[in-house]
Amino acid sequence: MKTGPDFAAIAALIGDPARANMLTALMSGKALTAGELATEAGVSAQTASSHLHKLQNAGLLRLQQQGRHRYFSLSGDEVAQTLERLMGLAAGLGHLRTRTGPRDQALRTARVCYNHLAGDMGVRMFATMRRRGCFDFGDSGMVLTDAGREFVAALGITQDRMPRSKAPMCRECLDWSARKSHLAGRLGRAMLTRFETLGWARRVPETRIVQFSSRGLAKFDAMFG
Amino acid sequence: MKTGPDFAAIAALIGDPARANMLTALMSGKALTAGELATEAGVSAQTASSHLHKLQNAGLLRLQQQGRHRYFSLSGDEVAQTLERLMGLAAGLGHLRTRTGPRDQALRTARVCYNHLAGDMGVRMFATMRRRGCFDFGDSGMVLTDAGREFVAALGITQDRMPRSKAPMCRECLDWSARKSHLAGRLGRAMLTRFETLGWARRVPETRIVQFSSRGLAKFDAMFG
DNA sequence: CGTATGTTTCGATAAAGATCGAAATATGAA
DNA sequence: TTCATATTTCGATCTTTATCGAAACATACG
Repeated sequence: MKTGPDFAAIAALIGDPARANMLTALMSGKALTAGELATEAGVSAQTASSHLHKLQNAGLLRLQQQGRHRYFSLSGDEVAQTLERLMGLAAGLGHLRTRTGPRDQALRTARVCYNHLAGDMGVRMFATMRRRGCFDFGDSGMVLTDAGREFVAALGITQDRMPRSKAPMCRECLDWSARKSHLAGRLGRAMLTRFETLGWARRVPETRIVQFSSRGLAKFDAMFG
Repeated sequence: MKTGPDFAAIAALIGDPARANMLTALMSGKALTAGELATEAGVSAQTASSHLHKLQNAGLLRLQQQGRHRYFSLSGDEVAQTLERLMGLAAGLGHLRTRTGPRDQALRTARVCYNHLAGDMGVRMFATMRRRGCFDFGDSGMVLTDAGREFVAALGITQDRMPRSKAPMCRECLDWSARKSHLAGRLGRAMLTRFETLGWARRVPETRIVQFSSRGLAKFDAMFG
């Protein structure tokens, strides 16, 4: 019997191309059906089923059954951030044979990381908010200050309109393209959603790219320098 | 031919038990010979050689040849942090069948992450320094402020005594046990080294555990509350 | 009820790769 | 030089597992 550290099993799961494709698709934060994930991974439904079972068994995926559809999604922030890190590492190591195409560029500028904004714009947003004193970094983690509450209120985000949950409000997430932090957690999710609602940005289907309109970009720049 | 995202290949490399054992051993930050790594992984020298070749080829390991010995080490912070993240994820997901033994507890308290202090004590250290205004979080990443320079000088760490390098002085590293940041980068390394030099702490051989003496712990507590 | 669709289980196949024995290579020591 | 140690290369074996076809199962819809 092979014995190795626990994380080896997790890495092995992520390491299969078909499964990696599924996980990539789920990085958008959406829940996808088994069939959709099979297509996404380029394998048959049976094969996909087997993979999904393994991923779910390991705790990487969450399952919501709705009628004859089974919706899979990443089981949480932790998983998304680990994947993001792996992507960043791969991008960094591959500098020898990496060709940065236009699509890659768009990903670096603004993309969805699980459910919040990542990329240069995400990093800028977080840096500005941090500079304005929106966060307090105590022993118990990062919390939103009064100044922070005021800041996001200007965007139309108020505490009481956000879903209650035990998940942390604010969290840092390291950005692979910039190597700096951006905002994750429930607030990060709320802000990206707000940008979409306001029409500042939209998600490009089938990708993780977030496309800002020219008006939205202007608004964003005004707010986040 | 199988095609998947780049990070799948990296994850697959990490996912093999033998290789994962080698990488775990290298998380101490030390460089180890091929033979030592073979023992560590529990495989023959030939097998180890093959694994090491792959890891090095992918850019995960750095090789320093010294006579008939070949010393391997992690190629950088990025790699160490990704592994740390994976370990954290595995620890989090395994809550169903995880038994936290005493050794695990020691790891949570203080351990080596590549070359800097991690665990509760690492998190505390970073939080205190952050609270004292040791760092400035600008667009160009985290930098040491004058207050920060003063702070570490009290420990006997001065800029000019630190090795010059293009690697960043300060960097955040997310801690798996605490889910909060601790200090990485050259400064992080210098501080752990300093603790060892001062006799406050020592590394427990064969493990990643950092053991503080009672005197060292008192000093540490006085400094980092 | 029967039919269509989405998903899983079973079984067999095939490919990938981890493993080690034996031999080759390289370096250091006597 | 000769011997010993460290490591790699080659070749063969063997286990693991991704894959898909066929069939079973589940759910929705008429």
